[in-house]
Amino acid sequence: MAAGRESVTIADVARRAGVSPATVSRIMNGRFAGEDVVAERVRAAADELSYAPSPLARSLALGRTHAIAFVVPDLANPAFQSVLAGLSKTAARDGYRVLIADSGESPSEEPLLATEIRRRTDAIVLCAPRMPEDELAALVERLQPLVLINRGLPEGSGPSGAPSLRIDYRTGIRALAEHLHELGHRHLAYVHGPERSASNAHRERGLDEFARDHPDVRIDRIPAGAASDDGRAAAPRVRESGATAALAFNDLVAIGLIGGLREFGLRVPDDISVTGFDDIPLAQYLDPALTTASVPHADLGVVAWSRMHALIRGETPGEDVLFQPRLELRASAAAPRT
Amino acid sequence: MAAGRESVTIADVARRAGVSPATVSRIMNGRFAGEDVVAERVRAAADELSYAPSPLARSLALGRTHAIAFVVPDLANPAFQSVLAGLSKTAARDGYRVLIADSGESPSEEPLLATEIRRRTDAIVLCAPRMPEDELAALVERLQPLVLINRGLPEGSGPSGAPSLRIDYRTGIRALAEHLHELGHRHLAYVHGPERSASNAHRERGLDEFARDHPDVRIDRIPAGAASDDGRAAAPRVRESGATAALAFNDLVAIGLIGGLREFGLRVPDDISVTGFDDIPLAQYLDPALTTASVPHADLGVVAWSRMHALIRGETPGEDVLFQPRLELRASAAAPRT
DNA sequence: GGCGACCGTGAAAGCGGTTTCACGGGTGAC
DNA sequence: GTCACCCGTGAAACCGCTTTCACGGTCGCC
Repeated sequence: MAAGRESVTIADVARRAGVSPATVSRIMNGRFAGEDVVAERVRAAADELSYAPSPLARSLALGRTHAIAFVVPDLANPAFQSVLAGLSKTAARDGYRVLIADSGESPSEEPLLATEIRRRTDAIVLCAPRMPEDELAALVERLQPLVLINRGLPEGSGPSGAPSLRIDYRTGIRALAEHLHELGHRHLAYVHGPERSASNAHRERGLDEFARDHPDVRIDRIPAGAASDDGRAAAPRVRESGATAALAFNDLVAIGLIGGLREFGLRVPDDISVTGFDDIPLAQYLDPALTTASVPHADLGVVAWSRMHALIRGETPGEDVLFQPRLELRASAAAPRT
Repeated sequence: MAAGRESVTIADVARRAGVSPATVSRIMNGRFAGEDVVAERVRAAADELSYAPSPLARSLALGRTHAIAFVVPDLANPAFQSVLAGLSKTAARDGYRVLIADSGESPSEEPLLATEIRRRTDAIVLCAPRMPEDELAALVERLQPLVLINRGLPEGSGPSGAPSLRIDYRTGIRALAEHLHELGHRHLAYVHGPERSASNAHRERGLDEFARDHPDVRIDRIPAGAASDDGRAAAPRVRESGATAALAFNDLVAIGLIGGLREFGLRVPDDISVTGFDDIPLAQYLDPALTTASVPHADLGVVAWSRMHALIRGETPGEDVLFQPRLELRASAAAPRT
């Protein structure tokens, strides 16, 4: 009744139905042009043996795996989790699965990691904020089809470049800074992300623009990272800076920072305002609710798949997208004490 | 210099090094017993061609993929994301990747989904709270090696059963109820999870025990689900019930519920206390900070991999674990108004 | 010096599918 | 009645790697 320990192969089905493996293959794949009787017989045989083709063997023969790779710097970050959820759900709808790789602990091995995982899949969604531009360009060259998240390629990288989905961190953080300025803050602290992070660089640029427009404002830059622990660790320096408001690299950092400040007896926003970035799912429920720039991460995943799917089918993918964050003004940023 | 469009195969390396593919294979896999000169020559050839073995072909020949499957009901739930993060990181350390499947929208197809994805991998971590027991048993039989999350098998399912890692929801929710009782609440509402969810059943059992010990307490059961929207939707009924405290199925539901109650002008915990379950990463930062039962989800993922790894190597996995939640008493639960 | 054991290596047979190609039989046209 | 064509089918090659098995050569031992 049930299949034995050894899995049942196409040859078993063929034998039972009295046809060749080739015919079985054709029938299973809809490329069959013969009599219906035969097809029925084969299907019956397959059912009786509860046959299912080996995805591995198919992949090898076909040259496609129906799987895509997703490389992220930190899977523990809710922002990436949302992207993943969106990506995975939509890809599944088209019969594709997602193989994940967290490059977190070894940025230097990211190219190897990506290369390795790419070979197991048909395509790759790459999220590598800290990768040097030249390495990135090399990967884009070698690993296609490829979709970039939050990274662009230098101008003139040719038409063969990868679709790129980015978030306008520059404009987003600038808007946050403007908001703080309007609230009356004149001394800000930027608790920045990982060194060499491209998305951090974009934020810095946004702040530079803001600074140019507002010479009266002082901005201190305080090193941190991308996780909440980094934010917490930065609390002392933020406090020492004397800033009345802190722009955190992202929501996680903001949360850690708020926690850290609280340990000094500082209250947000009474004593100091704090803003985040991302609008992770729980940001609105935090204490205090976090003022942040909202990014539709799940949509990012969905669009990533749509681009990917087009690429895989050899169609031209849609245009690059620069997602515009939406300001979410909540309780964590308020007017400075007078 | 660079490889051509077509990928370089083991045969190319063999030809260049003047040996047979068999020898190349042996050298690449450390099964080589010949002269060092030959090995060096082969390695050099491989480098020059920048050869990397096809994982697909290896998998087919070897019968193992170095990938494991992870099936979850909802990837958007931070609790599962934490499990995934723990699982993925530790598995990666041993050279294994994780292929994910979100069964969310179609619980009825879960067995098919699991079967399909299992065939692409060496093993499967299954998290299927809503799967009927008989289907689950059938899967455990067919899909080994397999590790179960939050599901057990009936007694006497034999020594060949799968390792099972569970959370003691029963004790956890009972402790939460006791806590509310001590605070003075005598009318509780349980905002329950998905019908047929095994982990919900465990919670119900815990509450039954609690009810037996405290005949003076009334517990209303209010249907909801597992996501925050479900919690929000349950708010009216919770309010109508007149309960002074609500035990939510999990943190997500609790968060939604708190939001929903707030829309009615009810304040937590002043007007009504609310508890969650899971202690998702941000629970402590919420407004109000959520009283909940803390579950080490990332550890769950880590242990899942350790069991899995043992299983894959044919060793006997460690014992089943029943993780004990730790009560996190925070602001969302307080004494009822007198 | 001859025989057996041993060792490094390659040819070839898988792994389980897909696909090309050729073959044989049936049909339609002249 | 013959010839050409078409169509359904199977044999075999192939995807790229691993591994068994056999072969030829060395070495050791009596």
